[in-house]
This record gives sequence, C-alpha cells and structure tokens, in this order.
Amino acid sequence: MLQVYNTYSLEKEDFAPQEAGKITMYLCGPTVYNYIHIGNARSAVAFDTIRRYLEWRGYEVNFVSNFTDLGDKVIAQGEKEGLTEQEVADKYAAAFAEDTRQLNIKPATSRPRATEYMKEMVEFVERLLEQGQAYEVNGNVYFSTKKFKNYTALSHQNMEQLEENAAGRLGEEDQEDKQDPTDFALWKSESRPDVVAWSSPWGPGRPGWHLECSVMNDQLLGETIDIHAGGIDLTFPHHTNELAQSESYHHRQFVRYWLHNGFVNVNDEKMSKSLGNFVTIHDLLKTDIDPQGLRFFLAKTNYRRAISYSSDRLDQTQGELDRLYRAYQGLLDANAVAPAGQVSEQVQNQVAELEESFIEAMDDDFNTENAVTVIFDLATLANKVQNQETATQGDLECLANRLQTWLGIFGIEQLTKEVVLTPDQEALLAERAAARAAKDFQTSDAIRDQLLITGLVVRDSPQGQTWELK
RNA sequence: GGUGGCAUAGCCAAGUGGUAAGGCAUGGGUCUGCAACACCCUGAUCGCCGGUUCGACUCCGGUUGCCACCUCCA
Repeated sequence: MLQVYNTYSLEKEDFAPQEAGKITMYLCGPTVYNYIHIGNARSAVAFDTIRRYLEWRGYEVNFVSNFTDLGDKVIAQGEKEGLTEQEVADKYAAAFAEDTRQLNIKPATSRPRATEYMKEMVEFVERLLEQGQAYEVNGNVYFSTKKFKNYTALSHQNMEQLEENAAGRLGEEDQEDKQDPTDFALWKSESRPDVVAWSSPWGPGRPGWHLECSVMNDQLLGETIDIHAGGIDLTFPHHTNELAQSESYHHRQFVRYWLHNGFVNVNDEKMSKSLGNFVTIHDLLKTDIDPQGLRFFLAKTNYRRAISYSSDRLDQTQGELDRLYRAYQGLLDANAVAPAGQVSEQVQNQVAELEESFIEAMDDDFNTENAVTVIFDLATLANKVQNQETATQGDLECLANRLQTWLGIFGIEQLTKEVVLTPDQEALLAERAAARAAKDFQTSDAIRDQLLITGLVVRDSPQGQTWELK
C-alpha cells in the first residue's frame, strides 16, 4: 500500500486517488525570469521521479505544471535585459525546457502559462466578490482570510501570531486598503504606463500571485485534485492562499495530498538567489559533468529531506552511478557470449525478491534511499551472475531489464556510454593489442598510460581489451 | 517569539523496542604478466542528561546544536 506524507495532516497517509487508476497532480512551476538553480531543479527532479514511479505502478498521471510568466520579477528582468515581459518569459521558459530536458524530466501533460488564463482569473475573482469572500478597494481586490475557516490548517501557523507578524510589515498602501493584515491580494491595480496590465472590472491590473494556480488547477484538473506538490517554502503563503481561494470558490476539498520537497543546502544554508550561494543548471551543464550524475544526485535522496550540495558530494554520487553503469555494461558484454537459454529459477527468484523490496521502499513515501540500496544489491547480483559460466542469456537479460527499469524510474535511462575513439586512440589500441599478443608488456603498459592521458581507461579481460571514458 | 524539521562510522545514509542495511572512501585478500574492473573480508553503540522497560538508536521528559517557514523563494 502506497503511503505518502501529507503536509496537511503531518502524517503518512494511505494513498488512494479519487478515480481508480488515475491521478491528477499539480506541481508549482517556476517564474520564468532567470535560469533555474540546483534547488529549483531538485523540486522538478523529485516530483518527476515520483511521477515515474506512479506511472510504473500503473497509474495514469495527469501532470500539470505551470510557468508564471508575469509579475514584478519578470518586469524587473525585462528592464535589466531590455526585453519585454513576454520576451523574458519566452527566453527563460526555453531555458527551463532545455535544462529539464538534460535532466531527463518528462514534459508535463500540460504546461500552462498564467497569461493564458486572464479571463478565467478575472471570473474567479468576480465570483469570490459575489460570495462576499473578497472586497475591492481602489482597484485592488483582497481576499478576507478571516472569512475562510481553518486558514492556517495547511501551514500549521497560529492565526494570532500570523496576524501580529503581518501587521508589523504592512506597507502604507496596504495599511489603508486591507481590512485585515493577513488578507492577501487577488488583483493588484497597475497604473504605471510602461508596464503590461490587463483590464478588469476593477480597472487595469495584474492577478495576485496565488490566483493562477487555483485557476489552472480548476481549468485543467478539476475542483479536487489528488496531489499538489512544490517546495516546502511554498506551504505558506502560496499554498495556504491557493487552498483558501479554491475551497472558498468551490466549497469542497481542493487537494487530497499535499507533498512538499526539502531544500538543497550549501554549507547548511538554503540555496537561494538572495544569498547568492546558488549554482544554475545552465552553468553546471556547461562543465564536463554527467547530467545523469546530477540527476541521480538529486533523485536518490528522499524528496522531503534536505540535500547538501557540494562538488565533492556530486563527485561521490557520480562514482556510485558509474558502478551501476559498469554492472549494466558488463551484462551486455556477457550476454554477447552467453549461451541462449531461459532465465534460471534462481535468478528469477532473487530478482523477484529484490523487486518486492524495491516496491516496499518506494511505497513508503518514496523512500528512495532504500530503493537505491536495492538497486545496488541488484548490481552486485548482476556482477556475480555475469561472471558465472552457467549464466544464460535469459539470466543476463532479466537482470539488465530490471536495472534499466529501476534506474529509469530515477530518470537514468542512458546506461551505456557511446565512446567515439579518435584515430590516434584507435591506432594506439591496435598497437597495444599487438604488443600484448607478442607479450611485450613493457610497450603495452606504456601505451595504456598514454591512453589514460587521452581520457581512456583500458582494461584487459580474457576476451581482450575493453575501454571506457575516464 | 510561533510553527515544522534535522542530529547514526571519514563522507552519504537505512533502521521507530530485542543486541546497528546499503553505497562511497580506507585497509587486506582473490583474480591479473602488472593494473583496472569484479568478487570476498574489514569500521560506529546511534548529539547530551534523565526516565519507562527484562531490554531503547527506536517510547517519555529535559537539554544542546543546526536548518526552514512566519516577506518573493523549489
């Protein structure tokens, strides 16, 4: 039985979607005003991994994730780069697509943009006004938090505390307009002449930051969705306000399971733009790192746990992944010379046992640490079996298949590395093979060192030389 | 101040009452002409104090340190 930790209840709960076999899932996507950093990518990777697991378990997942393509940050970036809001959004949406492609994140079922839902957002606000949940002042529309019961249920905050904190930082304008310091904007008037604004019954303006997610959920997934995901920092105020809006609008449960991912830390601090301790995926991928190593680094830690980022840790993870690559490659190599035959009962049983463990781990709120342990157990088994003369092609294929499947859930799908040899390397390898045949080990060892300098690790086996990129 | 979370070997980390999974690194061994790969072996009493219990990393109380949210933020 799959269990997930619900931020709303602070407990692991049995997971059952509204409709058997189908899951509606929404992930809060980025504001497209800049390149994403490792922390942003973690959220995308974590929930992509969860999605892949759910799909492997047979669910059909309708996965919606948005782009916020308006707002102060987009405007400010536009001024900095001399671009319009639209141009900024397009540029960084494209960059997001490229970064996430390299991290092998599956495209969302739908990727809506806020500006595509202006009409619906205005209608949404109108209805909240009609219902008396909101009020309009000077072209701004605010949501009355006090008129929504259990406003703090998701964030587990204390309403009095929240009010006290909010009161202490109200701007002048807010002070005049807001009836209560905890009220939040559904619509903000915009009168600056050179800034994009949308028309509304309350005059030109822009939607409040939480509105788009409520509206897109409503439009694309329905009144009640199964999973709503995002970073833990979104719990308050973003998700709190979304929930308040949507449930006020529909008068029914908005989200069945709230899932929140932990941060990527640098020196025990949250990676963030404001602290300046961030590394963008865009820059990182320019280096010679293996994108899959980065993906594995982000995916192998349970989504709720904090990840400490450092290049040393990234390297360590790469070493782990390389071991898995080698196990897989070994299976393929062995398969080429193994006798044909069905999978043996022993291998079948061992693999079945491992699969049970794998599922048990992932069913426990996506315990990826334990799932990875199972993958390593499988790799060890694969390494042993491929060295046995009795191994059949059926055995090897069975093991390779499982390794591929489970790593695939983690988003690691390219398990073999295509090595393109330079003419020099080819010549050296041929020369070395000849030297070895002549038992001229001094020459062959020298050539091995030479090849290592060119980035090629050469190994000898009974079948001859093998090589891989360093 | 309020709220949520974390603290296990050099590093990453599993484990919620019965004498501490796994990976990386280290050291030793087998294999190898040598090496690499692979395989085998090798390490911690679980932040601290107290309590409950036949027995606690695991429950309870306290304490220390760290992080996050309460303002935009994955």
